[in-house]
Amino acid sequence: MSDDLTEMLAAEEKPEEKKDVTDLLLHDILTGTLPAGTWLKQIDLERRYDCTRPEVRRALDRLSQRRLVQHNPNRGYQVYELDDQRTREISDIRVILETGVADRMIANVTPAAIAELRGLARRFDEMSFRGSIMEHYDANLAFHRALLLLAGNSELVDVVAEIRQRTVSAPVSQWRTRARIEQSAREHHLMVDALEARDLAELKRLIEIHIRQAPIRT
Amino acid sequence: MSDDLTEMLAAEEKPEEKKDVTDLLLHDILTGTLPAGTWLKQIDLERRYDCTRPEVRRALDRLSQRRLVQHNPNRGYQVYELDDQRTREISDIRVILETGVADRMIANVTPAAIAELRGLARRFDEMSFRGSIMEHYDANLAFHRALLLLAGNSELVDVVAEIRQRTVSAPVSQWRTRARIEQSAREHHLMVDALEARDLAELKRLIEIHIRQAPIRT
DNA sequence: GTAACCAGAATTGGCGCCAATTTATGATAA
DNA sequence: TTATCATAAATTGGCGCCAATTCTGGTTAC
Repeated sequence: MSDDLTEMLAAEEKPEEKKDVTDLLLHDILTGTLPAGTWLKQIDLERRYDCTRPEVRRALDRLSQRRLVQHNPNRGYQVYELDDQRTREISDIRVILETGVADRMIANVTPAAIAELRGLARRFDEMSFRGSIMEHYDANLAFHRALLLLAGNSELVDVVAEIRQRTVSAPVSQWRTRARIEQSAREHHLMVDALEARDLAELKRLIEIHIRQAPIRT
Repeated sequence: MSDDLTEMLAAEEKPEEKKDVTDLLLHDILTGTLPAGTWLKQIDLERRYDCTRPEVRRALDRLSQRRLVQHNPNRGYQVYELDDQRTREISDIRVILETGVADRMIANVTPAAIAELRGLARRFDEMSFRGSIMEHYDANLAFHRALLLLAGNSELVDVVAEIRQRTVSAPVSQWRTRARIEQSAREHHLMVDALEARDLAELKRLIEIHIRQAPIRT
């Protein structure tokens, strides 16, 4: 009975589950599928991601090192719940870093970069209407990544990406309000405008309000 | 704020050496006992730290996540070797962050804080003469930690500490020149002076040259 | 009726074994 | 003598088992 059908099914199923468990878990935390405070039982994760126990533990250990999940010895792991003060502190760090390199962004900007950023900003707009939460999140990430790359410091891009991940538990839920999403989208375009006009003060101002608006309040 | 440094330094001496393997390995990388490029064979580490295989692997995984060791799949781990460009990028990040909060340091500074910083700066001086490499390193860390704490952003302290750790491979060798050490020690005192005088421009200037001179970490 | 306690179930976490892969060694042929 | 290949040794990395701890539910004592 080993015909073509079984072969095809086997061929189709395999390439799917080749992802790292850490990324999958991170994904579910970022999208809010696993809300803050949720207990992450190893058996549940094992079944959810169809993986082995050691893989689950490695993922939990990695994310606890990144402060994304909290480890309670002999009791378990749970999605990290961050207080207002810490979110404000992290926002402050992002503001300092991103406004701190605004001058370099302007110095290094090219017409090609402007075009790319406009495309990414439009992609974010598009994902606001028809796109999953994760696609939306990715579009936002891609825009800010491209923006930061202009500073010419690739290490900075990684650091900011890492820091940003520390605050995603809360803001994702805040993103559900369409008004705020559209506001963010507008600011993206305004930032590109300021960049094109080489208006440093305006760019800094936009970056600051863009970062601060999201993480504060519900 | 008047908690003294004797308390900090006399911190922990455990009757049984039950230290985490990750910290031990980190320690040896930071002090230069394991130079950049060294292959970290699991069996060697197992014997060196008298621990089990899973403990070694967890430590290696954690440090590779922090970019302190490089993981070559199916080949092994080795102490990360960083190029000049990356060290410069990391220094840039530190300069932006630490000068970016200089105004807050001045705003929050108190006589007690000044006294504590002077004590820590003096302790660094002392360790320059009679102290192991690690004690010296710790004294430096304690000073900068206390300095950053003045900004009132505890998350920032962690971030900077983490970033600083990414550059430790090279600087240890650079520290061997006594001239540079003494220069760093002088700058510590000068920074406290600027802080006390609430001279923002001077403080920023000192922080920048202090970070860049090393040119890694000081 | 309530609180403390104890036994059973469930969960976490340490540990060692073994397969897969890579590196080293030595033999053979050009 | 040198290059190539096959075989052996060493190393990495995946996986499951079982002890230690914690949680749950029911029972007993006050």
